[in-house]
Amino acid sequence: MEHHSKKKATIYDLSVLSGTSPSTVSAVLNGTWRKRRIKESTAKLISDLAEEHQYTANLQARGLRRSRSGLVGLLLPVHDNRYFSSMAQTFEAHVRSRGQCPVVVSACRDPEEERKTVEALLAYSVDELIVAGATDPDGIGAVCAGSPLKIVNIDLPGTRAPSVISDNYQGGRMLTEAIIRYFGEGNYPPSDEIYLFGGRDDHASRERIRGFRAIKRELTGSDCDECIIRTGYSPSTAQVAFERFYERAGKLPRALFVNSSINFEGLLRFMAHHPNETFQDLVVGCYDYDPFGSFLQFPVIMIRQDVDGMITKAFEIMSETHPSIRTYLVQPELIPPRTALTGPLDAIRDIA
Amino acid sequence: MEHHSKKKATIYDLSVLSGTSPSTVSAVLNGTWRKRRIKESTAKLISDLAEEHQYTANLQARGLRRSRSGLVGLLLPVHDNRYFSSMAQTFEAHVRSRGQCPVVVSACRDPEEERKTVEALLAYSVDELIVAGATDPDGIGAVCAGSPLKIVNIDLPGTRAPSVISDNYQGGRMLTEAIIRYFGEGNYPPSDEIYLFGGRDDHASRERIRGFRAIKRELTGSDCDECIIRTGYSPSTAQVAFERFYERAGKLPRALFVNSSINFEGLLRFMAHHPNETFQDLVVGCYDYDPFGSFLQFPVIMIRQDVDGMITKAFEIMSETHPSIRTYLVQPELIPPRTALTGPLDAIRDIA
DNA sequence: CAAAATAGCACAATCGATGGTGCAATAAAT
DNA sequence: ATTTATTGCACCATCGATTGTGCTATTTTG
Repeated sequence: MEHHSKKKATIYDLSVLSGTSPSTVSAVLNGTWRKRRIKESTAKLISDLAEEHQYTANLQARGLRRSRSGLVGLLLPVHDNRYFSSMAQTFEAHVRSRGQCPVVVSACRDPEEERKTVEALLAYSVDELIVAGATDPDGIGAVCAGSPLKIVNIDLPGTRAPSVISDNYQGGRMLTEAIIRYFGEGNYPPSDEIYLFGGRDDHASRERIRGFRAIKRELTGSDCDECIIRTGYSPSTAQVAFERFYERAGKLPRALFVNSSINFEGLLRFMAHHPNETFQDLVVGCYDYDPFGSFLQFPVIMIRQDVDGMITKAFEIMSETHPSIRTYLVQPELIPPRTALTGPLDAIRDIA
Repeated sequence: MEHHSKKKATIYDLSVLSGTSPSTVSAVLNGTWRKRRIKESTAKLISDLAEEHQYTANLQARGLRRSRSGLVGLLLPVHDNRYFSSMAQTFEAHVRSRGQCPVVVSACRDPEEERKTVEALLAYSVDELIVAGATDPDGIGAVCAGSPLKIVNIDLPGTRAPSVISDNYQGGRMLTEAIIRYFGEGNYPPSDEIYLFGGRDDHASRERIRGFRAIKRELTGSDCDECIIRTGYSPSTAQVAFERFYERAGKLPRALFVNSSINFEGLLRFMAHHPNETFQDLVVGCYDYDPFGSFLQFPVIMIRQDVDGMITKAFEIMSETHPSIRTYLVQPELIPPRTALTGPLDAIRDIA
């Protein structure tokens, strides 16, 4: 049954083999043959031949003709953390369930790289694109102006495409409140022992910080500018910030809001260089959920953003014909210490 | 300077605008113009026009003509764990540095899905493909027979394409030895307290188990079949296995070799349901490195596979004209407890 | 100054699939 | 037995870029 034609079969090959025209073959193989009134027997003949010769359509040719590709893209800042990798996992499941082909690319949080990458995706006629955590969503939007590409921003909002983001203000409040209350009624640490590390000047960080400050003032009666230490989204800069604080203060703040699991890795690096006692009285909140991060020696409260909810919403929006350009908020979830949640991996059946 | 032509400009548009032929425009814009003896001034004229009209080549058309796409693919089993996500991160950096476009796709450890996905990639004329941890590498190889696609297997070996994998036997030995020695000379746990959980019947697991058994016998003088509990690569099945063991034995084995970070998540789930004392005397080794996993309350020794080394080797092989079909071993690294390593993310410059 | 060489570019076929249009053969209607 | 409808399919332009070939000026050589 297996033919070993060296080259891939085309509709022209099959047209010769079947004694029909290429257009007939094409119609049969892409499912439009009823509309074209092709005889059932002809269709069968052709699709049998196709199977026998292991025909698969050249998707570049199809894409060129149709000026679409069947590809759905996800643009990530980075792969290597659980928030974004679970996003990729969830994204793929959604796209596959719609019978399309997912591709995931990252752009290193570099606005220039982001634009170039989207240009490339555009050049491949990617049909739909989810842009996650882009540094410059509107720059990307500009690149796509006038193209039929459907875009939705996720995680960080833009003004040129619909956006789906976490309610970072609420999340920031929830997490901060949980950290403070963890010390117990009457034992709340003073305002200047409650710090926020990490993040940069993006929408998400700003909102989280706003929530942090608001609830902090409500619960402790005061707030301070010095308690916010932006470090960017990088383990190494966060580590430096922790070291520097430790040198100055001789200890860590008792209540620590870490603005992302990436920054949390900076805390890990700090931990590697300091004895256990350093973390005795510490309560940490991390804005991002990582299952392993949830089980450290000190209590770690985490925020899990509703990745599935956001992706679902994003696809909903993309299926609209004229999506309105607005920002949708999705509620994140507070995760108590020592919690191992199920994730997108659990949807995958595994055989031993 | 910005023109807002609704549709994307093509070489034909530019050919009209410049008063030259499409082939000249094409040559200028893809860099072959010197070879074609195009006047410098003509080239400048055209590339200025191209810039002005924001021309970008239609890569599907180019791909169709050249029967290659400029895409380099990475096929993963799953996104959502640090081993594979760091692989994606490293992969992208490599591909970008070669001026190509990386795409990452996962196939859920499903042989059928793997084959379908590769077929799709093939249909898009992906130029090169790294297949990581495929359940059925040879099935994939079969799909690509007779195609010009260059494939290299990573993580799990196949017989139809060159493979680059970790030295899992050595890794298994190293990790097991480190676990046992962690208890201190003279305090080694008995053979039946040294267990291996996780993995399935794949090459990697087999080799690790072989290493585990060999060194166990060397150090403790004996070995046992019951001490190997395969669970597949899934958190939930691993959790069940731990629970079951715990019910039977009333405790966990003191020395625990966990065969992947995915299975380690099963241990986390177990931990969530059991008090701290349960893990008092425990030493865990995990075959995979996760920075957060390295800082749990009990000692966790990890193996970090040399992802960068493997990817580098893979690209080296792909650049050969006639790569020999053999398997290359890359040495993994033993990571002591409480270690926060730098990773691919550190290569990314970040601005606060 | 004629012949040969070179520069500079245009032409046209091609990659593989799609879809509008049109034409012949058969079936249905009158 | 015509006319009209319908079936079943072939033809051909098209998507946008690439590339082998060839033609005409211009320049160089003898």
